[in-house]
Amino acid sequence: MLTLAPRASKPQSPDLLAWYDRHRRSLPWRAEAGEVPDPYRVWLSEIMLQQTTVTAVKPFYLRFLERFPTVAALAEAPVDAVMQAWAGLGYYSRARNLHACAKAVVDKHAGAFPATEAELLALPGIGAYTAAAVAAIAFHEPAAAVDGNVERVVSRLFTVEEPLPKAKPLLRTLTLEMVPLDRPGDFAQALMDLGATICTPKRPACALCPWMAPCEARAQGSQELYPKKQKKLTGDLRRGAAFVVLRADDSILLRTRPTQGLLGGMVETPTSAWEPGYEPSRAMLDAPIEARWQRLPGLVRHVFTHFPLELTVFLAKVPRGTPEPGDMRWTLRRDLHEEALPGVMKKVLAHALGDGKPVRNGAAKPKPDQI
DNA sequence: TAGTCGTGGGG
DNA sequence: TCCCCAAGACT
Repeated sequence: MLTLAPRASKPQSPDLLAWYDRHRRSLPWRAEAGEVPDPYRVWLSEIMLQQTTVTAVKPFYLRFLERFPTVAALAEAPVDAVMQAWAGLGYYSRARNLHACAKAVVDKHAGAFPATEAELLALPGIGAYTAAAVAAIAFHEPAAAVDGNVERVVSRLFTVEEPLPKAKPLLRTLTLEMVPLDRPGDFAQALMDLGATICTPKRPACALCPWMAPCEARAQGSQELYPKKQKKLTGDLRRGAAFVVLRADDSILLRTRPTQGLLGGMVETPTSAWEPGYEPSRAMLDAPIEARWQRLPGLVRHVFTHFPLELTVFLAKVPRGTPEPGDMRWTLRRDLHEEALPGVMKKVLAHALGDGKPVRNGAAKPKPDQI
C-alpha cells in the first residue's frame, strides 16, 4: 500500500514574499517597491486583466491611461470614446461598466475610490476577485484576491479534489487563511506572479518554487492534475453574411450594435443573423441596400468563447451620394481606425478591402489592423 | 447555476 | 490544426 509522504510544513507567506521581493515582475500598472499605488491605475489594470493576458493588456493600458489619466477624466468622457479605446481588447461590457464605475466613484464617492472590499464590490464591473485585489493592493486591506492563478496555486498546495467552479469557496477560505496582515497587497501580487511564472498550467517549474516543500501536489508528483475542473462544451458552428458597402467617396457603411448582448455597443458592417443553418446563397435577402453585390471568395472565420463563426463576405461599390439606410452611417475609410470595431469586423474589412488577394493557399492574410 | 461575453498566444 | 488558457462579471 502506497503511503503518501506528509508534506514538510504548511505554506508560509514570508517564504512567498521573500521570493516576490527578488523576482517580482515590473509592470506598467504596478507601483515599484516603496511607491504608493494609485487606486485608479490599480483598478483600471484589474479590469483590463480580467480573462486577458498581460501581453495583450500592456499597450491598451498605456494608451488608455494617456487618454484618460484620472477617474474624473474617464467619468467626463463620452461612453463612445471609452468603447473606442477598448476596441480590440474583448469583453466589451467591461468598458461600459468601467465608464459607469468611474461615474459612480465621482458621483457617490467624491471622486475617490472606496477603500473597503464591500464598498468596491458594490460598484459596476467589480466582482469578488477585483474587489479583493483593489482593496489589498491599493488600500492594504487583508482581502483574498482569488483569480485563476491563485486557484491553480492553492489547489496544488492543498490537492483540492473538488472540481472548479464548485471549489471556489474552499479556495477562497484557504487563501484568506494565508494572507499576512502586514503585506496583503504584495501577497496578492506575489501569488499571481507565482502562478504566472512558476506554478504554470503546464510543466510548472517546481524546482524554483518557494513553496515546493509544503506543496502536497508536488510531493505526489501530481501537480499538473490540479486544479480539477469540469470541462465545458464548445457551441455549434454558426454562419452568416457580412456586407461591405464601399461608396465612391471612399466611405464604408457601418452601424452600431445594440448595447446588450454579443459585441454590445460595438460597431459593425451590416450583417445577416448568425445561425447554424444560415445559407449564404440566400444572403441577398439580408443585404442592407440594393446594389451589384459581389460574393468574395473565402470565408472570415472567428471563434468566440461559446461558438465558432464563419462569415461569407459580400462587397458592393455604390455611387457618390448614395444615402444610408436608417440607423446606419457612412464613415470615411481613413477614419475607420477611430471606430469601435471588434476583431471579427476588422477581419471582415481586411478581407474585403485589405489587399485584394485571395486568402487561399497560405497566401499572407491581410492584418486586420491594416485596412 | 449555468450560460453569455473576445481575443491572442502557446503547446 | 486544435485545444487550452488568461488578474472574471453579470444574469
